[in-house]
Amino acid sequence: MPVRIAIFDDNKNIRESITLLLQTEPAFEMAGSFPNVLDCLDDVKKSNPNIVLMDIEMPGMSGIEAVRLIKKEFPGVLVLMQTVFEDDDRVFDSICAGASGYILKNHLNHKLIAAIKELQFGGSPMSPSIARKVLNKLQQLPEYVKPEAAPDYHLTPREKEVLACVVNGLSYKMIADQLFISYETVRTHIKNIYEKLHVASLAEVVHKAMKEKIV
Amino acid sequence: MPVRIAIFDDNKNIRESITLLLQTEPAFEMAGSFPNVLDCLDDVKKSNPNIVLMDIEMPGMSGIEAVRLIKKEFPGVLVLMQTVFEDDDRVFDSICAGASGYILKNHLNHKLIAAIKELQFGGSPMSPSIARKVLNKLQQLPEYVKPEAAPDYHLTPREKEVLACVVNGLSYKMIADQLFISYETVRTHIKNIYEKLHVASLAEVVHKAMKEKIV
DNA sequence: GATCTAATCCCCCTATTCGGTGATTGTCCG
DNA sequence: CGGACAATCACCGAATAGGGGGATTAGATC
Repeated sequence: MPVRIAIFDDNKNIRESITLLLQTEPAFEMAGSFPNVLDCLDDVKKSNPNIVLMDIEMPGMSGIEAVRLIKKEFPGVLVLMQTVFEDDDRVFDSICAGASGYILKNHLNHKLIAAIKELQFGGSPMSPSIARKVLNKLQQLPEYVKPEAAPDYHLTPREKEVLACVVNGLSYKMIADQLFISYETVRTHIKNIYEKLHVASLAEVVHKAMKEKIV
Repeated sequence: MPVRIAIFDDNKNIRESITLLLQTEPAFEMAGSFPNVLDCLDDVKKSNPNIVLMDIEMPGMSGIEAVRLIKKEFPGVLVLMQTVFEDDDRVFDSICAGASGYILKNHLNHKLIAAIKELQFGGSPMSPSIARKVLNKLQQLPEYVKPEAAPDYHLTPREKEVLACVVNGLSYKMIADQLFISYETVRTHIKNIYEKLHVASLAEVVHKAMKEKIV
């Protein structure tokens, strides 16, 4: 069964040249070709592609928003961004929106077929400079999202509930109401939490809990 | 000037075959070949490579730790991980440690030369399945590390300093000492911060500050 | 020169948190 | 059954945080 491919690009020449290019591969089948993303959900539904080629700069809605919508509605569709932009924000936004590949247009033609095949077989084709940016982004993430061997503080289920309340800024009294227990019990739990986390104030608890993503 | 390459791999056969392979390229020069990473900082210093090929499974210290050390001491050195592992944790750890590429050993030979060249020219070679994992990881990050238009609360420089102290769990008194101002001034700043962030307790401040990465 | 803002400081009073110590209940497990 | 532990509640006193008010100084802005 051939791979069905849909294109979103406002430039007619590009759409046509990509169509021609893809026709040289019998394994590919053009599912659709659209000049904007205003009806992208409908377009995808009707053309039923396996892979979507998405331009970023587009009249009306941005290609990035379109990716978000498409991935939400059709999680199985793979999206390959193709654009001239390589500023960090757009790259990162596209990926967060659900793109599975990102190639720059300047070396589009001689890479596109390989990229689609790579996508199809579980890869994520990226232009070299994009790949580097992506790795740099991961390296620059704040410590607390990186996989540190999150130490286990042996908090009991109830203590974790109390902790969650604390992190959300509730006072002892509010926590007591929330959990239908007395003020004193809340205090006991929090004392135990302090003990187990080796801290001594709400601020420290919130900090540690968020940093080590215990909550 | 040729690219200087150093190898860390505990398997002598692999080291030798890579050495042979790289010798076929005049643009490459072997800077060193080491069976373990116990003296990796010395090794790197003496062999002075542009690019390091790093195995993960190694006697003594893990290759990932070695990458961390090397990148810390020699930020300019590019590291290419080469391993049989592709579990999410090791991939992600390696990247966070500072690796600029990650290729699987099973298709090492026919990719290695291309990978090194890509690395050299600003790319980040990754085996397809690794690239996909990396993108998935980025997509799964919690909302608060994604680039939301972080609202500006118009905190003054001094207020930001105080906020940082608060987030780190310091009491008013400790903050006063730290910043060489009086307890009362700390209080004033914190009152203003409360006002600007629309909160009313340290716990809420810490939560909001961390969530919206104001600090 | 008048206005504005950041940064500093002070007082009063109340609310909340923190540390220590102790107790009861129920459940799970060997 | 006895021990371990989670979960509940209580009291005391000290420390800290929070809300309200008002004040001065030095710079920037106009």
